[in-house]
Amino acid sequence: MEMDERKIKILKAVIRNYLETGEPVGSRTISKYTDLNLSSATIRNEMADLEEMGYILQPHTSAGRIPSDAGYRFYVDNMMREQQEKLDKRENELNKKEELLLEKVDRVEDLLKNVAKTLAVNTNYATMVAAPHKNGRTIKFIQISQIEKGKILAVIVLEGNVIKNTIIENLTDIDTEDCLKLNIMLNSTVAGLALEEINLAIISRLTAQAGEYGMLIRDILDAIAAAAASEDDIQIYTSGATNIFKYPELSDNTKASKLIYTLEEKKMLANLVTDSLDKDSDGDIKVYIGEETPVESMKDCSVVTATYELEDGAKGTLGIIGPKRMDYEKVVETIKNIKTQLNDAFKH
Amino acid sequence: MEMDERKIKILKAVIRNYLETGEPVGSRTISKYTDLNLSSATIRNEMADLEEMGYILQPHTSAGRIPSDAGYRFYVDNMMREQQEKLDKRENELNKKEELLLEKVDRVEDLLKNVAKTLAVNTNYATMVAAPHKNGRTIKFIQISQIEKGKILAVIVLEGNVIKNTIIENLTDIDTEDCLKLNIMLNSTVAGLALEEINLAIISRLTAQAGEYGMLIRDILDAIAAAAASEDDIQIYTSGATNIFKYPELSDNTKASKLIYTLEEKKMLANLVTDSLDKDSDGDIKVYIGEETPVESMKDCSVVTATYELEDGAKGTLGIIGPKRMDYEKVVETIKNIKTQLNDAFKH
DNA sequence: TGTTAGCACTCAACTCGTTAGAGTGCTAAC
DNA sequence: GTTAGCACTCTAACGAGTTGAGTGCTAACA
Repeated sequence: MEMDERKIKILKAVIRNYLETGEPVGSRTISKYTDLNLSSATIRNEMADLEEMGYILQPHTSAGRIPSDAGYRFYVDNMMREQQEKLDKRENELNKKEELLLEKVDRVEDLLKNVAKTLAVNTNYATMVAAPHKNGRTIKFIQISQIEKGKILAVIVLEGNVIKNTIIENLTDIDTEDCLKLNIMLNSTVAGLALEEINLAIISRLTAQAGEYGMLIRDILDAIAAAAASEDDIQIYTSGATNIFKYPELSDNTKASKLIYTLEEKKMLANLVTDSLDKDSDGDIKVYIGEETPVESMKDCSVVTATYELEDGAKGTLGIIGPKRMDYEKVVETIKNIKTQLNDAFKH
Repeated sequence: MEMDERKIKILKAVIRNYLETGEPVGSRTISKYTDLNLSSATIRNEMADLEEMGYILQPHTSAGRIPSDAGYRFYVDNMMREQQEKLDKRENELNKKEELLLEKVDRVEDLLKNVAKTLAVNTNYATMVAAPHKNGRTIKFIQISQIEKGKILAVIVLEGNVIKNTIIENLTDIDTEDCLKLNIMLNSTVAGLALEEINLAIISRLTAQAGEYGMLIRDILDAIAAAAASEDDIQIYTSGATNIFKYPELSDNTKASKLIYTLEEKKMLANLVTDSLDKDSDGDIKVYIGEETPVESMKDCSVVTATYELEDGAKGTLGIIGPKRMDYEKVVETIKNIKTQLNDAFKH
């Protein structure tokens, strides 16, 4: 069967209406509230076709129709294309900048928490923001200093000004001058290298050079390795989990609990992040509908994600999680907006 | 009316039974399953008395009885006293150490997350752990160093080895020697002071001493102030929020959503933390039942908290949040256990 | 050939009355 | 003081009946 103009109009009308009301929508409603001027009977015939084609379905025989995943997919694709066309047409004509929603904050961590919250408040859905992440960051600067007898502070600054620090317990004492020498030695050898590039050869050379401080150097390198590890697991901030309860179709006990559990267990969100980082090569916004999401517990939801990028190339993901019956247009708009703001914020 | 031995036995039986089944318990059940050898009619009379005294209540006329907040209170106080007596009797006789449940971890932050999780898994309730917090921490060590042109890294180590760091944008360049001098100057002036003790007099003296680097010193002091601020809001880790759904009396939509919201908005838990830090002067475990909790959204729950203490005197709180119908004995036992482990962990 | 009116049919949701069962309070007897 | 017995109350579960929204199909219409 073919999809003609009229069918598209009816499908859109069904989806729009369902998004608004959340109730299955019947043929009479469509006949009354569209400019098609067709009777309910004709609409019924068309709807039977649309159902056969898999775009809509009936919860039960004598109910109206609701969109299927495929129906939403069609709607979203259509909508995105139209939006793109609209954008192309007026180019940068007015590109109305919405006022900056994000408070100014100093620390990246706080900024991202803020983004998660702002998104949650604005969209009324659950949100997640993954911190920027980059493989193979290089070491920019290392500094060790003795803060008291037996305790040495090691500070490691990675590319992109990511700071890591540890306190190392050290049995032997170290005087200020030696400390200075060690610092110079460490920096001249390790600075500029990626964490992965520190191999055995480098380690043994450093240890040898350090003489009596060989053990200490080992400890420091261990600390660097630990920094690498803690850099590896992606930090994720979530917000608005309780928004889930606003949507009856998600708020029955088992579904809600699974969803909230996923939001709590941030490791599980990694799927979502990596998935959209992979596919999102064109930097666009991705919409996952129902079964399309890579996370099991979100099969009854839709997920909209976008990636943002730092100057240094590190990429992060942000996204919202809501019911399939979601105001896609508004969400995509909002996410696009926040994404822009975030890119700007990192560019100062 | 007086509370005699028999009434106490019946009250305990009602509560025990209700904790197990979650159903209102009737007179016949009590008559069958206690060693009192009384008929249901007698039990009924006693239960009528207990109801009049406010320890139990009926959801509706023809149902069994459930414990009231006062009933739980009586039960818990009684239980705690008995436990204490038992403990006193056998002194340290066997003091069976349960195996260490906590994985060894390096960073305090991870340790506390771990505690929250372990508690949640072990008790099947929602849990929270507040990071140790101490007012008036003194500064132990400050170090600034230039990591690249125009960017200066400031590291501040507070008492208890709490490390803070910031990157300061600095327009004027600074050579290594001057940097050293500034460090010495800063440390000799500020080290040993509490954050609050840095007053205008000290600031202006430092600024004057620093000469051309006066502005930089100001920036560094600002960074210290920021560190103080970020130290001020208590870090709280939560876990097991979804456990709430396991208890039907809490899992209706509005209640669950409020509770989860509170667990998400960690600031609201501050009440709970400060409250138990205040009252918990004897270092014991506190049980809040229903209306007793200082947090609005937990009026339908019970909360059990304990404080732990670091060597340096900083105190933190841990607690579990569950239904009033909670296995108090097991929970108190578990919390006591974790508390001991935590105290030990910080003592190495 | 596409569109429409009409009609029989289906199904969920609601209402209402009935019943069963658990539990109580009260009274009178032990 | 304790107990058996009985009338009473209230919820939960069940089932029948009703309503209303919506459908599919057919036949007539433009």
